[in-house]
Amino acid sequence: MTIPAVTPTSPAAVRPLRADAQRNRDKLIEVATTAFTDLGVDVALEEIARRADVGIGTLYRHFPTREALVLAVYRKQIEGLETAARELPLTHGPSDALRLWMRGFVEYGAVKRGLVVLLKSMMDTETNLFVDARAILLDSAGSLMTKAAEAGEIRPDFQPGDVIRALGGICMATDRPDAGASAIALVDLVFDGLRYGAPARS
Amino acid sequence: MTIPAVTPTSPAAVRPLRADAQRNRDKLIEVATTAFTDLGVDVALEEIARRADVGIGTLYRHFPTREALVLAVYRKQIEGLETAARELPLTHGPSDALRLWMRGFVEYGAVKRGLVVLLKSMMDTETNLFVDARAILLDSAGSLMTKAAEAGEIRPDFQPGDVIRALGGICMATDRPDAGASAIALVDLVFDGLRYGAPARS
DNA sequence: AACTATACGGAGGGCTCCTCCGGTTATGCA
DNA sequence: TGCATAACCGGAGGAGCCCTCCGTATAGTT
Repeated sequence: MTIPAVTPTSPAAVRPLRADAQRNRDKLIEVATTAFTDLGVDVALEEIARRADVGIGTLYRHFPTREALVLAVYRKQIEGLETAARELPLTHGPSDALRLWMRGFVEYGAVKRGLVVLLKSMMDTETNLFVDARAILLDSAGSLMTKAAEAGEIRPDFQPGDVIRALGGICMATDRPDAGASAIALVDLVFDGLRYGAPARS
Repeated sequence: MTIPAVTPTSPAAVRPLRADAQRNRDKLIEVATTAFTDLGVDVALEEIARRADVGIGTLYRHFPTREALVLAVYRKQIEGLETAARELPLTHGPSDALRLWMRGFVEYGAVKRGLVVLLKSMMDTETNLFVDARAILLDSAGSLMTKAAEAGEIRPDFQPGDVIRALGGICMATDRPDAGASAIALVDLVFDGLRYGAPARS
């Protein structure tokens, strides 16, 4: 009782997960992503397991709680946005790259919203995930905006934070599943503002 | 099939609800109010029925859906705030009246938050309830603020909309059930800002 | 090929949702 | 006051979801 047992996490650090386990895990995240955006974060977890051709037990082993699953999906999407910010400029002009990235941002809105709702009750656990996420998003948006601004394609007096905030707002405001088109329109609106807006004045 | 039956709502307009029915309805709303704030909007409806000493069937007859119940509670609370805005100035000085009213506002935050979550999916039904609610709240806050300002107890350059927004923000930010004290502290903070803030400058 | 740590699947208990209908009560009328 | 009946009550019950537990199957190792 006096000496707490040493956590046995040292030996093999973290064993690399068996092949089938990894496969199932990936499939679950993939299926969950579309399920969350299509059906909302309230989908029955059994439905997700069913769609992934996996037993419910498997789902619960990988993600002991619904939050764990949502969190995993969220992480994946942040990663996706990060790599998109790196790769889009390779195949598109600076402003197109930015526009496409912004659209990608709102596409994961449903998950983000769901998370916010879920986190009303956990609030202080995993909170640094959000700090990290914000930093990543700011960097991503920043690099794209710098490129586009240097090319003279957008105005230079806007901060990444402004864009992120605007996109976040669109995500929050665009709630009904059928409002995807409206979200895209809003993104383009913001983008055009970025592009043609007057340089000075509020 | 061609001629739709006339909706028989005309004769007695809307019969005034039998005595016991009215009683149960009131009790349900009352119990639901505390249950929502104490246990969250996810409480089992059967729990609410139990606490109200009422069969589950009765609950469902009065409120066919969870939203209906939440909505009813919300309405009741808006009404309460409205009458409070009328009556508090009769027994308190202008600024005390305002402060008390502001505290009352955040107390129904839990329900409001729950509503927002629920309404993510209904969004356009009952939407004018919110418009009305906002108008009522603005009026209520406005009348109190005018009084307090005329008495020289608070600065006059603040709009009711600002206060409502601030209070709403406190509601949203104060989520965990144990954070009630912190919410009150925040309200007082806002109030003091209202009271002693410098008149000009951002 | 044999062995074992890992992972899989799904049955099952518990809980909540919501409906449905036989029994009960309040209210209007004689 | 007493009766008829419309209005209301209550809770049993089917269905779905959550989550756990454990016997079975499989990947990786020697």
